[in-house]
Amino acid sequence: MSRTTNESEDGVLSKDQIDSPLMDESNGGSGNGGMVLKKGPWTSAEDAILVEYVKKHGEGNWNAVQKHSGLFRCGKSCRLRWANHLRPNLKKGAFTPEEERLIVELHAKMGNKWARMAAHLPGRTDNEIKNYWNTRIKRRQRAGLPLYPPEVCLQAFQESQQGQSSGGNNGADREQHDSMQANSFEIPDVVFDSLKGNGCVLPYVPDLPDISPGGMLMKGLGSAPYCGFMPPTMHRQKRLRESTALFSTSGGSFNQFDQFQSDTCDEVARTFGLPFPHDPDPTTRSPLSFGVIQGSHSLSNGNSSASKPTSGAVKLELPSLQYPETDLGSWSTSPPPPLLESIDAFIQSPPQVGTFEPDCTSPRNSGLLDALLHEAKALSSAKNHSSEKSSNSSSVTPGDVAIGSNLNICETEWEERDPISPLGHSATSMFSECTPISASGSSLDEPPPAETFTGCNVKSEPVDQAWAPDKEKEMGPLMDYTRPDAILASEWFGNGMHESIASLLGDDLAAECKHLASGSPTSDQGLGFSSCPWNTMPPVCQMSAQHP
DNA sequence: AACCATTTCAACCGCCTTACA
DNA sequence: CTGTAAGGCGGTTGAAATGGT
Repeated sequence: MSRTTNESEDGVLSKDQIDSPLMDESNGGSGNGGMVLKKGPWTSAEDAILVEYVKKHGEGNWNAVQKHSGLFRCGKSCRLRWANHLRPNLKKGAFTPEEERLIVELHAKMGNKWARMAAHLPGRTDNEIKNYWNTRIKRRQRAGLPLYPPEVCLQAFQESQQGQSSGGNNGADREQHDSMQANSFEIPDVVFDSLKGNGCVLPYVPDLPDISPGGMLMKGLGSAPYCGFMPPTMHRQKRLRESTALFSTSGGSFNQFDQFQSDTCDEVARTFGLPFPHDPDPTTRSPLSFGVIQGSHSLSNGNSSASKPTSGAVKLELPSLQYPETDLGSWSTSPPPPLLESIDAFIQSPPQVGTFEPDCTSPRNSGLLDALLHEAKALSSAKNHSSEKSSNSSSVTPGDVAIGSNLNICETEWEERDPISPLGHSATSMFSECTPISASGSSLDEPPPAETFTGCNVKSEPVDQAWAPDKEKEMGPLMDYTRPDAILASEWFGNGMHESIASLLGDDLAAECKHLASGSPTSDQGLGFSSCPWNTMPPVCQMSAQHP
């Protein structure tokens, strides 16, 4: 409950304890012009006084409460108490499923605008909603579930489409954008601005804590308690995948968005992992796409878009939230979006993943890689690192080959920017975490052994229901397609993207990429996602570059 | 029953915006 | 225009409650 904050907290407590029944001995207060203000839990007596005061004087002018009522509480505290507990028409108790659904939808639209969300939930307070959401986040993180059900994603997408068709950013988008500007998600906002510009909606945009230092994920995962839980390399890969997913979500939104748009709702549905309307066969669902969206989710909840550790040989320590694909069914088996109850149910029995098939051939996905490659090239050229060096990529040395140098550039830039970067540590760590792969001198042809994932706590996570070793067996090869490296190794990538890569990065690098993609059948095992050059070029680079 | 881990939630803090002198 | 106070908001904290072993 309330903290038993004592007077010592501020060190301003008056020595003379005010002799008042309202000033109990356990809870001190803070100085307020010599007046001692109580902190900590409210007593019923205080509540009564506050209620009485409000009855007489109405809400507002909270600082006057203390003066007029003898309540030794600061105005803020009074306001909070009234708003959250004492005001009439407050609805107490658990959220109804309807409310939960509404919260999800509202959060998808608004982000962490609790007060605004509360306005849509009569009788509920922002604090309540916030707590609920944070709890939900944690649950979903643990369950490895996306934060938003596909329905919500789809709805947001459709709304966005409406907005787009009616001319650029609609009011809602703008509103969201503004609110995002107002909070600490500037970086993602930059990205999403571009995405929105292409008509892509990522309902969870406001929640990109994995990138934003102010986000809830960083709060949890970036903080000490999670350090052991989310090793740096895991972070890196997760983020990279998330970043990839982020762009992949907008996949078609880059170059082929028009194409994407024309694909109708089915495509959208598939993109969001919804059951394919015209294809009841669950195997036609697109785990990739869904992973994409989930990856975007993951931006907010720490989920990864990849359903497996990036390297089969390495069981990176991934929190249970790392394998959202495993829960595809939980959202995509549609009807009403499962809320907490369903999440719990999911935890009990995660759905099978093998029911999903890759959608690697979807042109949507090339948008992601195009974008990443574009970034890679841009960054590469910015640092005068010629991609020609990559021709010697069979023995990549740190900072040598374009791929590696891109990585290092990224890192360097981030380290340089870091002091002013809104990303703060997360940005730095993100790239510093990338570094070992290239900096360690490991060749792209020689995917670093598991142990070379410097800084990575290689650890199995048996508790991860979504990713248990036996699950892996059950899932079979299908799972591989949910992996970014599998994407790279896919025929689509090998044949289709090669040209794009060549055009963007030059044939040498492209050859390298293709080699990576098609080279070893063991790429599944050996081609760690991190070893892919594009994976080292998270879109956040662009964020930083673009964001003032 | 005891212990530990996790979850819940009330309350606080700091920042920002707005109103007003 | 500037400074200040009040209100509002989002993030964070930590004790209590709850659940699991």
